Amino acid sequence: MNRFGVIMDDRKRMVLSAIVNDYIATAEPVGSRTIVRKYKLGVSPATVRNEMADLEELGYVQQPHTSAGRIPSDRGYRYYVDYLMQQRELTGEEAALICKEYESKVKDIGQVIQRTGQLLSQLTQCAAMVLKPQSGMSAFKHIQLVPIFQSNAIVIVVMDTGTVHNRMIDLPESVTPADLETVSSVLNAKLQGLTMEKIKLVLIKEIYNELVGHRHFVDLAMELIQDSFSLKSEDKVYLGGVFNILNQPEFHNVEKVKTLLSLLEQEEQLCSLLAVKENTGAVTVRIGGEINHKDIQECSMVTASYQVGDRVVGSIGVLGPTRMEYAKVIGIIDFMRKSLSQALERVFQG
Amino acid sequence: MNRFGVIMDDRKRMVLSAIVNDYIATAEPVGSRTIVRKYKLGVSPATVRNEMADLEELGYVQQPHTSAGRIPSDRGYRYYVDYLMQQRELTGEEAALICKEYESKVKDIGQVIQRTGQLLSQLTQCAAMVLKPQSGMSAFKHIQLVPIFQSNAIVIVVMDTGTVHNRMIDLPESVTPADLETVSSVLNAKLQGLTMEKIKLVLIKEIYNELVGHRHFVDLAMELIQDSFSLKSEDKVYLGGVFNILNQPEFHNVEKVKTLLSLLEQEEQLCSLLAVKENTGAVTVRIGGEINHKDIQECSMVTASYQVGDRVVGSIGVLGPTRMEYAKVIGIIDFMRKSLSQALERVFQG
DNA sequence: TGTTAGCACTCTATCTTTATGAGTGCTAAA
DNA sequence: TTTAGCACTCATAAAGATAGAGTGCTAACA
Repeated sequence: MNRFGVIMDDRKRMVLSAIVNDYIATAEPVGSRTIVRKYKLGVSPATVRNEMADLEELGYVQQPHTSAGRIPSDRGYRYYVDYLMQQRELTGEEAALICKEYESKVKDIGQVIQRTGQLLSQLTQCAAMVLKPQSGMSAFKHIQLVPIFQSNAIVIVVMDTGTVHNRMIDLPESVTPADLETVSSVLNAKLQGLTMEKIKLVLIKEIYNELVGHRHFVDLAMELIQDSFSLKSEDKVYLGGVFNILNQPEFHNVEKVKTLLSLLEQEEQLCSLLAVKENTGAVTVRIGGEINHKDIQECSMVTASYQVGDRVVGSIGVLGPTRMEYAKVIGIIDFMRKSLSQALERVFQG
Repeated sequence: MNRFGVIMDDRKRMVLSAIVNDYIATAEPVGSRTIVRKYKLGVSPATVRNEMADLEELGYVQQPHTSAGRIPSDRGYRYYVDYLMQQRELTGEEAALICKEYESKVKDIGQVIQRTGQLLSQLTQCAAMVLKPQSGMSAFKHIQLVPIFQSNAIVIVVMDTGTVHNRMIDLPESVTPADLETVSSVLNAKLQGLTMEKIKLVLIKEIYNELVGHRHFVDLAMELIQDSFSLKSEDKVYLGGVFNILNQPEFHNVEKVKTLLSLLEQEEQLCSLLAVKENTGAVTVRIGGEINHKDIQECSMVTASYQVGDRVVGSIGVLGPTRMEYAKVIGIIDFMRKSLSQALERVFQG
């Protein structure tokens, strides 16, 4: 109840629901006549007008100008998503497409991520992003120092989530391939199966002692291992289907497209958009200003995390106009989140 | 000389040059008055009009409509690029920016590629693409089979250009980590330093004989090695700075933007755009229809290949409107091509 | 007290009309 | 060969006219 004494009731909820549904479908402000005609409330347009005035009072809808219909406000969408929207099962076609994608054997994590993103954007008609498995949660599996030329080598680090990192290092003149082999095997023996914290706190000294004389590039290797855990300077997220949202009338303004594109080209920004705070399995919906980013005030994001076993390792999400089909998108994200988790599970526990 | 007996002469060349320069700068059709005023030809507008009519006859310029100035045709740009344009040295600022980028030590090939692309798009104000070092030209360096769980492992292949490929494979129940070690070292010993052709033709049988009993996953490993050479299913090209070209008035039409974006999101398409036919070091300019792709009739591409030693391993390029600043862009591409080649050289020969 | 018909009013979007002016091609004179 | 002069074209912008969707308010009604 607000200061005018207006409170939400069932009919207002029906009207709000009608407004949101119709606006999502048509992208046009919704008038009282339309609501009565299409949604059969059994009352007159005048009554609906009164309700709409109340809904505006409550902050759920707004008028672009005096003689236009109403469009939902961010708050209206929020109410809709939380209370009004009815869940929508995937169509057989959608489900089939997803299942088919994940039934084939996983050859390469990167490829699974990419295909997931493509499918997601195709099904939701939004821009899709997929955060690759993050090493923060995974454990060290294997390290290998591969000599390339006299003076440099590649350090390869494999995590137990199947991700592989590599980087180039310089070698002191004196180092032989055999030395590299030694270092590789000591590191492997000592670090196997550990997470970053343990590596950091417990074992560094021990390794140092064992590898006296190779400290220089043990340092470099450790630096890489550390980077691997924090995923520095890597391709962390898949982004695709951006052109989909250009179909939406709200993006017929090139300035907006430009702002959006330059945002999406910055990987750190994508990461922060995808970073899921709560690790519950649930699907998260952020609407307009809730995203808390000035360049995408008129967009919503639907995100969810995926797991390997019981570890949350990454997340998937879509970005679309606030006027997106929430019911459909939420259903798809949830389904894909589960499918992706299962597929990865099968790889690692299978 | 064409069927009307009109031939190119110096004054026509000056007029054409003025039209192209002015149109590049303003994006507006260029009229006879403007040319006389800005480019001081020392003749009257009427004279210039006659010349322009001739240039139209020759197919170098065209009129958007009867009472507008002229704009260059693809053929006009071509003539400009081939004969009229004067080379433009990089500004100190540009050169400094590029040099600074490449003076720091290379840690990771992927990162160099990415920074190269970012710099390229920033300097040219076009969309930039960089084809990563292709393995077709490189030689096998190292393979490593890393067990992840009981039933699967990661095959890692390192090429002598410093690129690393990996993929997951299933293992038969019976295989032990020690077996993997054996296979790794046999493959390493046999394949070291060879290019694909040699591996294919000469050695497969030999390896089979040596690894009787492990044929199944030797097959898988060989498949990956093969894929590594052809770079299948991998992130082959960096793309960035697409938002830059939205500043150009020719892209104020959202339909065009959409067409372009959906093209650029397809990696195979990017590859075919970047694939350089002639491996000469020269910078290649393709204008409008010369690109031979219906979705980018109104764009030009400037590309060049880069090398490691004397092997061409990849290429860089930009995509912009046909109305791009060719002189500047060509200068930048050429400079960056050399800088990138040198930087990679330093890594591999240093 | 809640609902509805009626009506005047507002505002946008669209269409038409009307300048305006940049730029041309042609002709005839220099 | 060059140029001044002039009639002509066409896109763009501004101004006005019209239509229509939708509103809020008032008064009557159940």
